[in-house]
Amino acid sequence: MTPPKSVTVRFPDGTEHRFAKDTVLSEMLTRTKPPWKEPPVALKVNGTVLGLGQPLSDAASETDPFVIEPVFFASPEGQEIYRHSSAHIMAQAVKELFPSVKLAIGPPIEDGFYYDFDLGRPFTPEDIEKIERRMKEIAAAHYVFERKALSKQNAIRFFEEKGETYKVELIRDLPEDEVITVYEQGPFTDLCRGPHVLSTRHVAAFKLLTAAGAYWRGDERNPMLQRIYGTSFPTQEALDAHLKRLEEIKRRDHRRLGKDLDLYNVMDEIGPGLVIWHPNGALIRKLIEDFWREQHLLHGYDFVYSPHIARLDLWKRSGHLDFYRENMYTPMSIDGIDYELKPMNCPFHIMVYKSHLRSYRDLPLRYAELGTVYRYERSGVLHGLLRVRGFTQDDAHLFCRPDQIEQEILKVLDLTVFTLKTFGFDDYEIYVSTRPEKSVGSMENWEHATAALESALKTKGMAYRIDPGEGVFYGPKIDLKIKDVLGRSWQCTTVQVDFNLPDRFNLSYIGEDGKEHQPIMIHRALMGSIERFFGVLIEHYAGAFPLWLAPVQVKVMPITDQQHAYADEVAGELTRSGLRVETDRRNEKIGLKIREAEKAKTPYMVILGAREVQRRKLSVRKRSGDNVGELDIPSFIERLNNEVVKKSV
RNA sequence: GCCGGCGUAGCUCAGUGGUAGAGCAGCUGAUUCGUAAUCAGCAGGUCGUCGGUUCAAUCCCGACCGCCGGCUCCA
Repeated sequence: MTPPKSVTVRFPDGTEHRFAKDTVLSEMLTRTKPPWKEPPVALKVNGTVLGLGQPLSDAASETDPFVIEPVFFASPEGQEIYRHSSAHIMAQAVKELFPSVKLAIGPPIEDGFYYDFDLGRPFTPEDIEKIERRMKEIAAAHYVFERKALSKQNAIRFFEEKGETYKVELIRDLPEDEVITVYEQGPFTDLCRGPHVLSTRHVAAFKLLTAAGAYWRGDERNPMLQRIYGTSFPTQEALDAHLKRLEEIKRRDHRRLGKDLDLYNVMDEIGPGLVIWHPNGALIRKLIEDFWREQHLLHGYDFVYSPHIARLDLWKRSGHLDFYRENMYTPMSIDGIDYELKPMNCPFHIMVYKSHLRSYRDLPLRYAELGTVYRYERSGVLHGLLRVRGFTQDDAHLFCRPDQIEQEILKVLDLTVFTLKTFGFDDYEIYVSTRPEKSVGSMENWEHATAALESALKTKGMAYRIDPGEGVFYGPKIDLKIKDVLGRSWQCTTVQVDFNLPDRFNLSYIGEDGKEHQPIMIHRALMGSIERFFGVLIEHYAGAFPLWLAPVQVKVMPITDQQHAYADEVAGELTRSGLRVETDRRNEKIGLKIREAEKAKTPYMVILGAREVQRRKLSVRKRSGDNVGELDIPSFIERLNNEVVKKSV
């Protein structure tokens, strides 16, 4: 046997060492002691991420010297490995406690991991506790994650013998010549590509969070498995910080804040997914809508209004009945004719277009409407304001000539960025969805329109990702997603080119050449749905709406009833200057009044005692707790009006 | 829609096979007070709905409705 070749290894600090190629990475680290503040989760060897239990020779490529980079927990790769190992520990615990369980998959996810099990019954909260306790024992047992390679045949046989039918199904889907790897940790073996941490003891702090049903491979025709979610961190402190963040997320939940701040309600008596806006929420909505209208007038839109129902024939012609049926409600019969609740506004806007003969000189036409639509959503997906059955789109339809597409998209992007920025959203993801398999419209049209979308984004310097084949059947689109505090992405803005409706409704304009041409139609919504946008806004601001949106902007608080006359005078002046003011005339201590104004997240509190009356001043306190100090009435009004005009976030 | 958990006063929640409690909010009274809770009293509930078991159900069982966490889909 020839002795294993040795290689030169270079660390990030430039130091080089020689090692036999079969040296295991952990041993290499013990011998070289690199000056890292924390131990790495894994190492990158010539760019390949390897577990510390693997030898240098597992690197996918060889360079001279071998280049080593540490993979720390802080990196996405490090977290993936760490959480993946955590999932394996959970699987071992479950397998030991419930030997009949079948294992499905257990990947790391953002902020944690899960594992799907087929147990034949759900896990109870007590089960979860037991599993977590067992996991602690497994971690303490210091089982080493050992990597083994098997041929596909052997791997199938191995898991068949164990009765792990899901694993067998997974392996069968792998390519024929693929080398299958499994990881052994003590008595437990799992199919896994790896890599893993060195041993179970390296997973220091973890917590199981929830159990939920999940279909095998996410397909509802498949069996329902039991999923357990958990998370893990290298230290207890980091785990605690994460759990604290989860609490914070709960605190910002728009459903809780919606109730606390009396913004809106969804009531059993009215129906699921149907929102009533209470005065506070309605006022904020009105302000948002005012802003929207003002901006649309400035940007060359025309406003239109349309009814909530229309003849079924209209929806047949638009194609919604064919392509959108599962989201539409049952038609109602009126005087023997079927009518349908609208799931979209577009057919109405098209009818406005069709009400006249159009010249190329008329284009582009931009019809905008805050149009309320109704869509059937399965009961399980309804979620506060973020997913409802009746909602108002800030909808608009642009009709333009093919050569105007790009210019129109540019204008839409400008308005979008301005709108989102006004509400403090600077962070979003942009997707361009291209032609799906099943589509209408010529290839040429698709290419032209897709190029126009991309070119507009490039002109604006907006980074985007391509979602290949994810376009709607009728045209390419740009979607813009904002992230809420939970890290969930919500699609708000959407800009969609439509080759279908102009065709179905036989839209035309008379061109320069005196002949009929078909206009391009673009659907667009900036906030998407007012309900959803409002929900995201509540969480985004944690209920503390900026001054221009706050339902009550100033709370005037006399300390005793000796100051009531002055308080009324102050409140009157503020109100006349256009501010939304309330006076707390209750016979309560100032501490309580402040506490309640804080809870209501009122931006400014004006405190009036004998001192202020005497000096004709205001003591101003912000909801942040900042004491602004004494101001006279005109300078306070000026200060607030400035803030309102600027729409400061 | 599917899997699981939950549904008790306006809100947050406790509780029991013998028809229910707390805190906050509300009402009444006292207190006139300086930057996140003054004190006392009163009132408030067909225990989600319907059915079953039982001498007796808010509690046990079933169905339905809704909410919450997921699966899938979208604004």
